[in-house]
Amino acid sequence: MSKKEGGNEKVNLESENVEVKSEEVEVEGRKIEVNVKGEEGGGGGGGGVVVVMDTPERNKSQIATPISKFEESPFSNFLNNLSPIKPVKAAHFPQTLNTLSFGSIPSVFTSPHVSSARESRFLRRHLLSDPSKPEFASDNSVKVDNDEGMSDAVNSSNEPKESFGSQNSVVEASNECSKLAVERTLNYECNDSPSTLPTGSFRGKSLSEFAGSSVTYVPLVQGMSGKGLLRCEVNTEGKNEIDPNKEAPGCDWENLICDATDLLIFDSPGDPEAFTKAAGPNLRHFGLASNEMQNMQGFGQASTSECGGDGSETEKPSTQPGDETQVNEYAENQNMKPDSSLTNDGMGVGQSERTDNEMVSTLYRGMRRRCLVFEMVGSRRKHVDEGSGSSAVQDTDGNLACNEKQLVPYKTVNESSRCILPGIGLHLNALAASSKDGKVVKHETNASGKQLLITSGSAVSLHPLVAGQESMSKSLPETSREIVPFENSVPLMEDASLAPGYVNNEELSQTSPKKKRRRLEPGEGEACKRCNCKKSKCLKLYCECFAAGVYCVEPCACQDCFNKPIHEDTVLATRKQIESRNPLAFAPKVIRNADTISETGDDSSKTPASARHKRGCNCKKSGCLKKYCECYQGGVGCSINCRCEGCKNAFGRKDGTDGDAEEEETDAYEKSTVDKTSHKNLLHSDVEPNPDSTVPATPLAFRRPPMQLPFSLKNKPPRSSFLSIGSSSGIFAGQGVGRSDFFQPQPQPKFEKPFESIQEDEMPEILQQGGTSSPISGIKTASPNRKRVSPPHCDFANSPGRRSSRKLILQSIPSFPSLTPNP
DNA sequence: GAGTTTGAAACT
DNA sequence: CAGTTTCAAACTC
Repeated sequence: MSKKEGGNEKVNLESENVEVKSEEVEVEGRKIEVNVKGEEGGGGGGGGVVVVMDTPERNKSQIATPISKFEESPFSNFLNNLSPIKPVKAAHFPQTLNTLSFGSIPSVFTSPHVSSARESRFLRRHLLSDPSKPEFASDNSVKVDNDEGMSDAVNSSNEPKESFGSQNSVVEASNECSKLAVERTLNYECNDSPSTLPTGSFRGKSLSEFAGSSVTYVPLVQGMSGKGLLRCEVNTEGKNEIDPNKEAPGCDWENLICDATDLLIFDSPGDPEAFTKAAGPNLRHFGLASNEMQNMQGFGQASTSECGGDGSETEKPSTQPGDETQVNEYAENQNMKPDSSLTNDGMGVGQSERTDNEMVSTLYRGMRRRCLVFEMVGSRRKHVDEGSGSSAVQDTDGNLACNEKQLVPYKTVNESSRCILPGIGLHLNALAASSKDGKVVKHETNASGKQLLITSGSAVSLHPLVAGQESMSKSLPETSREIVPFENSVPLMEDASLAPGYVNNEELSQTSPKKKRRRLEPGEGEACKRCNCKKSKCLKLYCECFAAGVYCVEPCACQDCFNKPIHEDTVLATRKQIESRNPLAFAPKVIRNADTISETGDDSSKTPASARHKRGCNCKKSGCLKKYCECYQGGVGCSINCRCEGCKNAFGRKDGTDGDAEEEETDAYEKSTVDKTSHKNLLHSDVEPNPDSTVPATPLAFRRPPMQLPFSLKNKPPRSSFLSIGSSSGIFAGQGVGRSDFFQPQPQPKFEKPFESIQEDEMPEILQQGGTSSPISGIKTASPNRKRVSPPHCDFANSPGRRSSRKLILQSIPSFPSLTPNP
């Protein structure tokens, strides 16, 4: 790590790539000016920029040489001499790392959105970088390349874009970064169509994306020739991303954000590889860090997956079946990368490309939704840092994902993250679940379940802003929607969040996005909200997607839908109209008392009443015991505002007997469960899970917990457990408000897989309670450990926010370790 | 999967 | 603001 920080930069230059890079480099000034054909520079040690010249194959073998050697190597020295700038980069490295982890944050604060994005970037970087500290060095190199490659990638054909896309944008492009990012997304879409690049090339790109640096590693390690080229490209991309981060301080945060997202994605991928190879043992640390980062950012997912992929490359042989999630991802990644590396070009490429494409599309979609969310983004940067950071990452991830399409494995992760990301705001919701994503997630979730959780969280916050581009909306929407489901119809709002649910949602997602979103994501994809509008054109609040501020996605069965990026103008106009009539129309319907609940940790103890539906319900026949009731759906008790008749809301009756229903439910539940203590735990767990996942940052979670129990226990034991847990984490994040928690129940089923990864912590409780539900089982399968983790929930109750972060960390940690060991 | 129920959203 | 209609989700079978 330190070495990386040192600012070593690796430059992978392909004849073609090099040219471009060289240009880019010049632009930046910092970046390396190296045009070497056939020569590879590896390395990099702590401060020096490493220039990797990839000549096709042979270089790879050379590249394989450890970075440190590289630095020391005469060649590296020569390179260093060539570019005085290098030193700066070296400095950047450290900075980037630091900035990523911390330094950048301040700037982020400057502009809410940006800040969020920045944070996410940071997180991402950390995650990415952390996972493979060695990668940092590589990252640095990557950054350099990226800087150069950035422009190139943008301008260049799709290939570069994909791989580079994410990274490049991050890199330096600084001002251009944002644009690039957008272009990337677009490009990705294009890229999605595999046609543009050969599968192999794609993979290579994807690989490069994975880990920028890692990519370099791969070539070196494996010494692949043909693949090496691709990887080189990838590396360049990765470098770009990294650079951006470093540069971020200098560049506008926004740009940085875009870049960061990309970088993060790439970094993560790269990290793993670099990490595995270079750091080996250290990897875990990074991995942990990366995991955390991912959790924070959501972006991490992509990174993790990528990392996994990298690791796979290094480990190709499937060294680590043990790491379930990562391993699977790796496998996928490997498929992708392998081409570059050696093994299964055909397999990997074909699938990887497809998946990548899907991923990308989903990512884009997420972006779009995010765009919608933008408004919200800023709000919770702070929270995000831990949890939100991940969320932000997710957003970026989404971007990254786009870039990383190639990285199929990432996709799943990314997707999940995306979903989570979407959670950020209403838009986020949209992001959350794209059918595609959901699919991907399913596949990958198993392997990367942990990662997914993390990533999801991270991704949420930032991406929307950065990616935000609507162009991507179509692809994104699907993904985002998956996420949305979590949101369900009723987003919970935090008191803190002011008006628009968007903000709240985003904040929430950011703060605790990881859990919620991820949960959501998984389920979401499938369970996520999908509207079925036939007459409203999805331009009225009848439409859940529209109401959530998200674009309709593929999963939607709506007819004559205008809630699509294509009709953005119409959507916005309609929104304005609706808002003109009711400024809070898009605000979270459920408000949780942030003050009371937020961090008191009372969740379990506090009455659900703490959270209330803004407008109150008007139920007459449902007794507020069905989802018809928005209060119930939102997992909140009825309040004075409600005009309901015969209110039996388990979460709290409007008459003030909030606890009644809950108590009853709890009682029944307790009865069912012999042990009271266990019961409490369950309650806490139930409650906690949601809070953690969904509300870690937001208070809502706390309140919901009580709510959730009812759901899980009485209403929908199986679902409830899942829903509460999964949905809470995922959904909340996505929608921002606590709603997700409650809602989740419904969506949960869908999220099962996703949840598994994400909900681990929460799952346990659920499992205990309703445990039997299929979702749970799925979770178990996904990560048995997670259940174990759940116990912590009790603690979590005290500090929901912490839990979420903790949980994520724990999860993330395990995965990484596995990876490192194998290598 | 089709049909019914329900209550929010939209309209008057 | 109240009443009615429209709408789509939630629910049931």
